[in-house]
Amino acid sequence: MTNPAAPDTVDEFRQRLAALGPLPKRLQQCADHLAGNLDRIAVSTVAELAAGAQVPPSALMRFCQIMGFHGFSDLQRLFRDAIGGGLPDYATRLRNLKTEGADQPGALVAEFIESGRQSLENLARTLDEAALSRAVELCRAAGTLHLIGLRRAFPVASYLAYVCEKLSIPAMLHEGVGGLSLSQALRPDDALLAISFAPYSSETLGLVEKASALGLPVVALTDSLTGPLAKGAQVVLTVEEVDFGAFRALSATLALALGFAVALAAARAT
Amino acid sequence: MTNPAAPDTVDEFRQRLAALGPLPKRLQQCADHLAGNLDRIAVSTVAELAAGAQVPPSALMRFCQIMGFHGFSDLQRLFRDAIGGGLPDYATRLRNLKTEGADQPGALVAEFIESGRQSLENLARTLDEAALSRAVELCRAAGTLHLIGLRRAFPVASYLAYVCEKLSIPAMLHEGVGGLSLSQALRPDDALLAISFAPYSSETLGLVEKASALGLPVVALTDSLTGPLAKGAQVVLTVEEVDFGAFRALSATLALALGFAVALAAARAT
DNA sequence: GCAGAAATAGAATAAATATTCCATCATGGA
DNA sequence: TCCATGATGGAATATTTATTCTATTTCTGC
Repeated sequence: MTNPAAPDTVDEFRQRLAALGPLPKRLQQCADHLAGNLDRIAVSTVAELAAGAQVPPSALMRFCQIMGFHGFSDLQRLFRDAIGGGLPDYATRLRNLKTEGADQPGALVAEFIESGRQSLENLARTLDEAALSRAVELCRAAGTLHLIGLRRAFPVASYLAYVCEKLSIPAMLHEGVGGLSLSQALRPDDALLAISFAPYSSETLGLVEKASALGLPVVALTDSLTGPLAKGAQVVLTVEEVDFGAFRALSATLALALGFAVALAAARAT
Repeated sequence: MTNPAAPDTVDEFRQRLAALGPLPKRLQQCADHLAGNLDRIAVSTVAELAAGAQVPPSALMRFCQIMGFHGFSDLQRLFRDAIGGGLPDYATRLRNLKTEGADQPGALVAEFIESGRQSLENLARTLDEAALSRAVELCRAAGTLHLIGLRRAFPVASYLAYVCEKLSIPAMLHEGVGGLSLSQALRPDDALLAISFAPYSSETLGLVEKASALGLPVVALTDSLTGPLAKGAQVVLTVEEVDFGAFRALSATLALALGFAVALAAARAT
């Protein structure tokens, strides 16, 4: 056979789809429609999908074979096996909450739930494991881990301080009580974890600069690889939160921060 | 026919399942297995589900009919239509992250992502809208909204303070800087939002008691309807976070708190 | 425009899956 | 103990669904 073996994960299938060369008209329609309806493949019949792509069923069959599958059933098995989470009753309940009155408190909570979930899924997709490992490595030997995060990043920083305490990681939270900057507390063998999102707070940027000048390892937890916080940092961890209204639920940022802290504790223990 | 009409949402199906009277053995097995595998109904065949429930296919068919459906296909349509979000590639990626080494930082983040997501789904399922509305109503007329949450609840309280500021809700965060209690700041027309989880911090309980004695409205955000925090509160909002290791991602708590704050701002604006 | 190759549609067939039916087995009340 | 009622399992059937095949059409290079 001239075709490469069939993909055996959904991810691989997606990539293969994207990397597909130019195709005859009908097969292209198949590719486009499948790519746009990945979540329905598991629960549709050949006839339904073919109708959606506006091709006859036989065209879809040919497409499956071109992709390396034996037939449609073969492809479908991939997607059926991948269905696990996302319990449908949760989706239903969420829809109910949302639609029963846009200004009801329940509807607002539903929106934040949804944006939190999307943020978490984004993080799962885009997490840069290499950067995370480097960040842990970098802070592993630090005497004290300095934490800074102000305004909306403050909850994250303060939770990290709590977690570090529990994990016996020497940490210091720069919270700016009384306007004190405490930047003198940075010692030569320390490290800094700075958390900030656009618009970046000047105090945070200032502390990063200072730590950088002293040659300390700096890890940034921020929303952009190119933002000002990324400049002074050795390692940048990015996380993209989905907003609802003017606010974000911080779910993904907290998950990443927690994972970092626990990994750091594990690294220090060995 | 003696059966009530078939459920036409997944939620309704769940409720009907739970409310089912005593059943003959095989039918009970069907009910149990379906209840425990809701997420596989959409992608399984009669034979597969029957095997899982350890009954012959015909027993499952009878069960479908007892539930008011014409047949299994009828029931399955319900679940197939309900599948939407939860793109499978997210699930795949998450699985990859988790399995590639339990002590890798990426795997830890994946665990926190997963527990965050479960917490959010729990919240969607169990949110008590009536209580939430009462909470908003209760705090609507308050002069100042007092916020307290210490230790691991502190990030939530501090984020609420930030959000209230942005929403022009007069709020005061009791953070205990310098060991001051500030309980004298409670004025007759104020309200208190207290956040605490087991083991409850005594400072929080103390402030609740004081506010209660003064006759102020008290809203509790906690993990149990029967815990000590629920005692002194007029309204109790419960949220159950899924732990990973000793820590929780706070996703659900934050989503609920944010929803409350925005709803409160909306109520005050009218 | 013509031969050859590739692509296509739709009907024919094969496979899988759901559904019904009935003979058998259990259960509870006279 | 026997009958009546209801439950059960499995084989037979009906239906849906996937897959293949082939005649026809559409491209491509010459």
